[in-house]
Formats: sequence, C-alpha cells, structure tokens
Amino acid sequence: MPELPEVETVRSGLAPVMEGRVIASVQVRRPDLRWPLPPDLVQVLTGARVTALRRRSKYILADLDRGASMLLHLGMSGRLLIEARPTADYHRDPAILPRHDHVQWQMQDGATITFNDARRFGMVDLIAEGAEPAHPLLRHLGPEPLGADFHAEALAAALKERRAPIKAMLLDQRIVAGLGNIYVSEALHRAGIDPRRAAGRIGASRLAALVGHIRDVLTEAIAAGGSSLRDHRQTTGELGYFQHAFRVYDREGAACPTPGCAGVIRRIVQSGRSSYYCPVCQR
DNA sequence: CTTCAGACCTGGTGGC
DNA sequence: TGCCACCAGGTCTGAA
Repeated sequence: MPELPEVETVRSGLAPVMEGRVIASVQVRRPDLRWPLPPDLVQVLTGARVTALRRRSKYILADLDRGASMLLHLGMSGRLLIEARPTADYHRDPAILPRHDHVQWQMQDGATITFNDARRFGMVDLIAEGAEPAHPLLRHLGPEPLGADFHAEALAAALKERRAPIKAMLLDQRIVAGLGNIYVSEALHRAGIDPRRAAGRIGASRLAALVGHIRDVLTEAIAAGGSSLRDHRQTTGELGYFQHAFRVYDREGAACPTPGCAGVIRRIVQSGRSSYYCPVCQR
C-alpha cells in the first residue's frame, strides 16, 4: 500500500483528469469493500464537478461543487488506473485483474478512472459539507509529517511517557499521519534509532533529528514517484523508483549502507509486522 | 488509557 | 507440477 508518498503520487496523477472536471457517470461493480459503499454514492457523484483533489494522511479527498467530498483510501492493494481517453496506447497491466475493478468513474471529457483493489481493504465514502473534521476515519489523525504542525516539540509531547516501541508509535496515525511500515523503518535507520526503543526514552535532540529524517525520506520518495512494490503502480502504470533507494526495508542480510558501519540488516517482528534495522548503528 | 493480537481479503513466492 | 505455509504497503476492534 501505499503510504503517504504513494498516495501523493496517485493524487497528483489524478489531478489533471479530475480537478475542475465533471463526473459524467459512476459504475459500482462491488460495493462490499472494507466498509460498504454509501448507497447514495452514484447519485451524489453523478454530474458533480470536482473542485479540488486533496490528500490527508493516506486518504485522497475529492471536493465537489455541490458541497460534499468523496473520500478514498487504497488500503494495502488498492490502485487507481487512469485511461485518459479511450485510446489504443493505454496498456493495462495484465497482472491487474479486472475482477477486482470495484468502482469506475467516467469523466465528462472521456477519461475513465478505475478503482481496483484485490484485497478490498480500501474504501470509498462520502463526507457531507462541513462534516470532515468529525468523520470517524479522519477525526483522530495526527499532524501531517510534511506540515508545519509536525515538529520536534510536538513529537516529544506526543511520545512523552510512552513505553511502546518507537516503531509502533510512528505507525500510530494519531501520533503522525501518513507513515507506514516501509518509511518508518527507513526514517529510523537514517536517524540511528533502534525500532525497539521505548518511544518516551528518546532524547529531544534525537527526536528533532528524527523529524528531519521523516521529512527527508518522504520528500525524496514523492520526488521519485513513490515506490513500486508488488502491486503499487503510479496511475499512469509507470513504476515509481524509490524502492531502489531503500536502505533497510526488505534488505535482511545486506550490509548496512551507513558509511563506516559494518552491521548487517536484520528483520524482526514487532506487533505482527516486519521491522528492518541495523543492530550496529541504530541504538 | 495503553498495548497487542486478531480480524478483514486475495495473491505471490518459495520450500518440499 | 502441486500443495502449503508464510508473507504483503493498512487500520479497526476488542481483550488484557
């Protein structure tokens, strides 16, 4: 899935065909995603103009001229495929099975957008005008890691007295919203912090450095078009390149890339999920 | 409140 | 080749 950089890549790929354009029709093939699709989805979207396409954490929001917004989450395996126009030069990846096409949007200018999600952990919802802050999925989200509200003092306050491992805390979307399993491992390696370390026992200066590394790794990944891992592709079908820049994620047994470090990357399981780290330079 | 295991669902991979 | 265990980018729910 897509973590923040992948979702941002999808959002920016979607913007040219959705922003400012009218949704001509919507087809629902399978309404039982993570949560059932709202029954009035087709009715609310049909004929609406998308005024803005935004991202909040790993969610994409499409604001409509009639006030409501459409909320989208890709889960683990969700993708948005864009066919700009029905042209012969659109090659759909044969590995993306049409039976997992759940929702399709036809834009008035001819573009077709398809939500495909094999595991169906993704979701589509509607948010009434003004109801965004109270939406159950958005209400508890912490600060955007690339925004002004995410800084060393805020992170220190959120982690104070917390005994859970820093890895788990950074995956908690209430602490900071948008990181996932890959980028947490990458940021902790850059910061030289052991993923098992109790979050509340990390010094202020190390937390400040961590904030910088989180920002850097996300920014670099967005610039590279995200990571193409297993199912994820950009909306164009192009590959994102950031997976080649992973320093520890999925690199168990490899030499630690930190200059001068003789460590070997290890994989451990924390709260059911893989963590990759260097036992030598991460403390 | 905090922390963690389990649940949701399908598909790909690697071992035997 | 076939079968099976295990793994996967998320995050909600409920138990301890």
